[in-house]
Amino acid sequence: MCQVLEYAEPGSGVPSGILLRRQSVKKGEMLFGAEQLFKAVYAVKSGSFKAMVPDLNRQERVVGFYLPGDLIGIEGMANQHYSYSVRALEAGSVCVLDIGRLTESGRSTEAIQRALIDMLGREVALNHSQTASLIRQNADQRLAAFILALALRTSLRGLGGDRLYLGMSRSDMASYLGLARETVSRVLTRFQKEGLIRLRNQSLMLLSWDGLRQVAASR
Amino acid sequence: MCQVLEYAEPGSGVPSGILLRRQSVKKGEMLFGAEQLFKAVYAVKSGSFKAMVPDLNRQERVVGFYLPGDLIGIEGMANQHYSYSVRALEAGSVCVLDIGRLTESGRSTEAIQRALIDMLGREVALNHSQTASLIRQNADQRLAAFILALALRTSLRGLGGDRLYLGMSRSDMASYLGLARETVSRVLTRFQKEGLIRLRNQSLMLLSWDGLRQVAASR
DNA sequence: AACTTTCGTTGATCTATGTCAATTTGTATG
DNA sequence: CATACAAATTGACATAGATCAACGAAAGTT
Repeated sequence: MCQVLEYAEPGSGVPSGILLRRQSVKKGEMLFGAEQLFKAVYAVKSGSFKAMVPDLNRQERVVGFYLPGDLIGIEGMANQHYSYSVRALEAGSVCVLDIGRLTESGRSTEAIQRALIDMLGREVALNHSQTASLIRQNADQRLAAFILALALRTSLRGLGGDRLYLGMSRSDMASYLGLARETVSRVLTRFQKEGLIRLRNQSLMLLSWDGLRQVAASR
Repeated sequence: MCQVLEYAEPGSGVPSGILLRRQSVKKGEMLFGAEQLFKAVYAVKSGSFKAMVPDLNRQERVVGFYLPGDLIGIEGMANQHYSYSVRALEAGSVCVLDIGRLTESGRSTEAIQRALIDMLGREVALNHSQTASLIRQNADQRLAAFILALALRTSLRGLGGDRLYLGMSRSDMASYLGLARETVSRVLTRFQKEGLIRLRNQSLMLLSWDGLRQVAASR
């Protein structure tokens, strides 16, 4: 996922035109706003973030969450501006990859471009499958799949995958999954009654990985 | 959208490693299957195509449609294999860009890579906004937006945008929009009664561009 | 042209989930 | 600590759209 990072890691021959710096963010702080000019790509080091698009008449809609290890903002490279806003759900830190000038100059390394193509391609493929699944699934399936995806992502990053910290509110989840926040609440408490998860405040404990998988695949 | 094509157009200095050829396809013919090894990118010259992902328990799900001018399969470049199947909705023709070897060799032109990055980036951004909107919209909004998007795409390609040929079946639309085919049918006939569209067989006539826009934006 | 099969339309129900409303819990602020 | 404010839960109710079913219209096949 972070091949660009590896190429740009200090001491390993940073390509010219790339600036790498660390930055800490407070809870609720905005990384960048939609329509803002593209300046950098961010790699999440710690904390979590949400991406939102401004909904026409209504309030903003959540289109994604980012966890440590994720890259934020790559697709801004194409349009010269970001297509969504990103806000920190909790205190954390990011690595800022200042590659805005890379595309301007045209002078760039093959390796980085290849890495970008790979990442973008993967994101497109992922999006396709996610879009497809979200639309046709009922509330139970969406939430089960959501929890599983979160758990998988955190476990891939090293931390034990069955203890999750949910930085986002129920409304954020609801917005992301296309449900009412009341429905999210109801389904989560039912999952708890059924022994699939254990839920206290912001922390979620995965009790039955398989049970959730069954729910997600059912119908 | 087709910058790569311009670079690769015969007689204009085709970069080495790229093979360009024309190919005609019959109705129902498959361009490539999901999980198949990535070989080429296709540019639609005439006709229309649908992309499908194999749904686990259920039948295949439609994740997109391609019209003349669209590029098919770019995101396969990342994973080395396609992430969906593509089938022709009617007889047509495509330009095959045999750039599979381009990524292998590593020897490639900056221009093409930049073009690829741009296209992929645009696709990611588009996908985000589409996903976000589809989930929260009701049947009327989805269909109105769908028709408008189709009309816009065809009008951008030159042909008068208010006469559409719907190559896909109601089931295809339904699958793509996450609705039952009965609902698609009902909504379309209601749109017709309300004077928004005129519908006969496979051809759709846009009577009130603005009316549809209102429906799509409402709620 | 006759047949078969697929596709589209329309009607009658049923159900999942949105909406409204009230209460409780959690979190920030003085 | 007390107060105020935002988020979460729970219940009652309404409804958009799925599902089931029947039928009519195209389209492909012999």
